Amino acid sequence: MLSYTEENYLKGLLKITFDSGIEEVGTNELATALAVKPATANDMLKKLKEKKLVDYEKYGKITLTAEGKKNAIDIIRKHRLWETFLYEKLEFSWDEVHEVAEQLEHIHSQKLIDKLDKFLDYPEFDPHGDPIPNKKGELKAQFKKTLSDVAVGKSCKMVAVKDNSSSFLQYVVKVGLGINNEITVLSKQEYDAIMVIEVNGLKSSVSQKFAENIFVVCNICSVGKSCPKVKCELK
Amino acid sequence: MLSYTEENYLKGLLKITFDSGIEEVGTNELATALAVKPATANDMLKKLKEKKLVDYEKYGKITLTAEGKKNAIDIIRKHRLWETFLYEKLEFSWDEVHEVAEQLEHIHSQKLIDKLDKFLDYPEFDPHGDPIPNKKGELKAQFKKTLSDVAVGKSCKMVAVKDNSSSFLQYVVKVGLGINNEITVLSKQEYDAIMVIEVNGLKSSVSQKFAENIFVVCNICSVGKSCPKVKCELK
DNA sequence: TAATAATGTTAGACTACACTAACAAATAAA
DNA sequence: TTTATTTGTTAGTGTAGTCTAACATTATTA
Repeated sequence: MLSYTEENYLKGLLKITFDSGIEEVGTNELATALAVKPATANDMLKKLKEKKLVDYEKYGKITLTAEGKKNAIDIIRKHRLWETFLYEKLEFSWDEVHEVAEQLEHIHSQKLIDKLDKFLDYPEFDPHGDPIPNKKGELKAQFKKTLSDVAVGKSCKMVAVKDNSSSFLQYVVKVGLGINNEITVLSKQEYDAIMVIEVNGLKSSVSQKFAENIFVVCNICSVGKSCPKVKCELK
Repeated sequence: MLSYTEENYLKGLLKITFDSGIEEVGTNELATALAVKPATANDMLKKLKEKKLVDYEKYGKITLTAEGKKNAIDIIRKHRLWETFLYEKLEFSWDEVHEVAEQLEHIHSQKLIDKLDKFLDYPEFDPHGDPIPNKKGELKAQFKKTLSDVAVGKSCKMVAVKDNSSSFLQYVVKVGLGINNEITVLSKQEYDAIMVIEVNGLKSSVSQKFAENIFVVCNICSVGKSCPKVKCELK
């Protein structure tokens, strides 16, 4: 059985891959993601390699083995199911669920997670719009663009967030945003890419950094990657 | 904030008090309850004393301070609420809930436990019949007798169990017993106190040890301590 | 009450996970 | 292509929680 800490390292590796799209991860990158020093991450890497959960050679890049990835996906599955539970059943707000789910994801009980899944009626997406892996580890791929990809004058629909920090999520709420809300891009500064957006009649100025953390899909066809329709709202 | 382990020691102390009715606990007793060696418990005791969670002098007895007791009750509250959740909402069986609740009780979030309490509609007893402390730490006192106190020919009603081990609970289920079931004591061996009981028409022979772990109340008046009624079913 | 048993304590060691400081390798820049 | 910067590694330390072995104290009982 994996320790709390080992689970967090595996999850961290998979999350970096999800966010960057790149399978190979560096030691510093991993250390930053876990808020530990590189030396600490290095130690753990040796341990995970010993357990055949990661592939990794000295001064090389880190990748998850099939076994490591299976474990990591399982933790993400638990995390997202718990987030859904907190949001749907216990009336937590959207920006509060992450922190508690960080703890709940480490509860060891296959039966618990199966029953929770059933209780929630096998949800496919969590309250942040991220896909929940099913029991086999499969997840609905989302071809995501971010708000920063949307052209001036166009509209889109928010489907997820990239950043899960509560400071970011509270900002999202402040701007009047939530899952499935429509966003219209009113203008965009050439110089620093600050954009003015409108959500349910509320206008706000947001930074590039903010815009890059909001995943959106085309408002008309709901495709996020490269909308095939002529009238696609995304650039 | 208390560590996982510190919480378990505090809970252990309170549980011993609940089970024995005696406030003063010994080092060996505590060590046994936590499945660690006395030397280990001794180390932790020093730490808990340092944190003013227990009163304890060298070679003396251990008692919880007000602060320590508050924490311990809070953990028991969480444990029993989670057990109730697992049983009522996730359809866990009666004998499966304890093990998972042992993990869930250590999740740190006041909001979570408040919302869970509300979700379950402020239950007063868990699936084993044990009282759930409310937010203020108050709990409904149960004046319990055990099955071993019931005289031959008399009936009683099971209200709780003392032992929460899954081997015991599975045995309870096997005998056909559950909360609020009526038990009739058909006979009792003089020599070793083995008794034959009947539950819903099913007759079984049970040991003294078993009988001492089944809490019961009078079948007529539902009082467990010393029933005032003349016709009391308990001896 | 003196011997024996039970209970409790100390000392020293081990593992997991974290750190700092110093060094090594790989990559980017001049 | 040499230097500077970034990235990664090693060595040595610290803390939490556990252990065993040896010893001290208290309780029991012969």
